[in-house]
Amino acid sequence: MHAQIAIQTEPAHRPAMPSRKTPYAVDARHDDAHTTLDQQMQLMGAAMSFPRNAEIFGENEPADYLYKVISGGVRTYKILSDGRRQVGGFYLSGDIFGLEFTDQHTLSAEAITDAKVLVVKRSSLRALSSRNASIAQELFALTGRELRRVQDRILLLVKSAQERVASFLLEMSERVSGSNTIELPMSRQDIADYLGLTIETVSRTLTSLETCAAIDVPTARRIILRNRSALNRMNG
Amino acid sequence: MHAQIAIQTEPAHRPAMPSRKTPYAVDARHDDAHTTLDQQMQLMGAAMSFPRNAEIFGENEPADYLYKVISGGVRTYKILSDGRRQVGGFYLSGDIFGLEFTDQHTLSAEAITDAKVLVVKRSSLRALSSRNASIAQELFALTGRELRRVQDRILLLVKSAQERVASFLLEMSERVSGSNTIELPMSRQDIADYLGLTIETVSRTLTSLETCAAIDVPTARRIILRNRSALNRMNG
DNA sequence: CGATGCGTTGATAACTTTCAAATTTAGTGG
DNA sequence: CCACTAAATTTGAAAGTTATCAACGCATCG
Repeated sequence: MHAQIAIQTEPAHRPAMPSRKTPYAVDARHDDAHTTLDQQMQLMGAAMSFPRNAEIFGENEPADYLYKVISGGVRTYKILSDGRRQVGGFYLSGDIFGLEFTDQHTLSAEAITDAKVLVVKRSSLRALSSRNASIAQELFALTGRELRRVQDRILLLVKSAQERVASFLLEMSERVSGSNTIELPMSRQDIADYLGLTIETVSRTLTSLETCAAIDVPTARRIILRNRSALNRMNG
Repeated sequence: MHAQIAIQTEPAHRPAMPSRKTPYAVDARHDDAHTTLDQQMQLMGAAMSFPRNAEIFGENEPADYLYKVISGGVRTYKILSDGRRQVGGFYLSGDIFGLEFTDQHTLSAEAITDAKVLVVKRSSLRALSSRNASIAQELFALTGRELRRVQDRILLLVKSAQERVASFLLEMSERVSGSNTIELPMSRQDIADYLGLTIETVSRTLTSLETCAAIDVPTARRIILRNRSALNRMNG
């Protein structure tokens, strides 16, 4: 589909990248014992830009890197044998993706909007975590959180379309805004493939939630939560 | 439902437990640097017996232990707010369960048959893995495998009833037998709650698979795979 | 302005659940 | 060991939910 890739790599050796979160980075590189995984990734990684729909990595490619979203959004997905696409997850600013436990990626990843991504060699992280227990601990915790996230999604996938959409909106509300207005970075098709529904069902469900005054949908990509407790009740 | 618990604890300090897999255990306790997680668990753990349907741990209880199935089967599950039960997974002989990344269990666990379970204090494992990198590595890999298992289940849950049941049978075939005859340790209700279906749908699907000569169901708990490639095709 | 992509809406079909009942299996006590 | 009761499984009919197919509206972009 959108196989075209456009990558601009910034210099990889401690680049003067747009580092928003590393006030201690300079100190840290002299003694990495007390830095966070986050800081280390900024030091070791290279920032890359991907246009909307560009592939970041493909299923079955070697999994040599770990990724962190700097800005924009990313989806991971898998194409099933019947041609359907299952979205594994959405990753937004600050999220880490590409965690794998095999040499090959089991999912593909694409930018859902123009995105900047920090790319870190897995081997560097392995080396670092072997001499820094707290970094190893952070990586372990990260995996644990990912596991939890996936388990929660299983609970979601056995529910009705309305429950799935309601859960999705509440999840996105937490992740992309503190407020009740959600600016969705992804298309209806992305949402449908994430929730295991069709775009028609997603669309109809949103309309019905709007009809029962739980939400407003002023434009397709903007959703306002009007009645969180109603959504929470649907959530189960 | 089956809240009754009956536990018989064997002596916890290096018990002469029915250790099938620790030929090197005696050597190992003098130098744990080259032992496996498996061996260490046998050394540090206590074997406990649970009758069918007994609770092993409950949701929201402190997660102080890690568990390994010695014999029999275990299910983890969660009761949803609408009363339905979602089975998180089945654990059979040799499988490790109870992996959590919070202080509290997020799932409950019950024996699906009379079961023997090796119980190991999480704090002991933490201590061990902090001084033994290869054990830490094993624990990490274990988590990774669990993550993969859960991700695969997401792919399963978006498919049709027939695909889910076919996948389930193939999975069980790999896990409980090398042959084509599967002796299911769990009930139809367990299967239904695992696959996100009703028992009626599971039953009907099995009947239809039998009708189309993909399987035989001589008794409810015994299933014979007659046509693996057909099942694999459904699998997607 | 027409093409194109995305989202919504409608009608119908397919699938799964629900409710009810029949049938088989398992467990218990005589 | 058999009979009986309870539990589990299967089957049937009807209802409910979601998918599919088709058409329409609405933006954006050349």
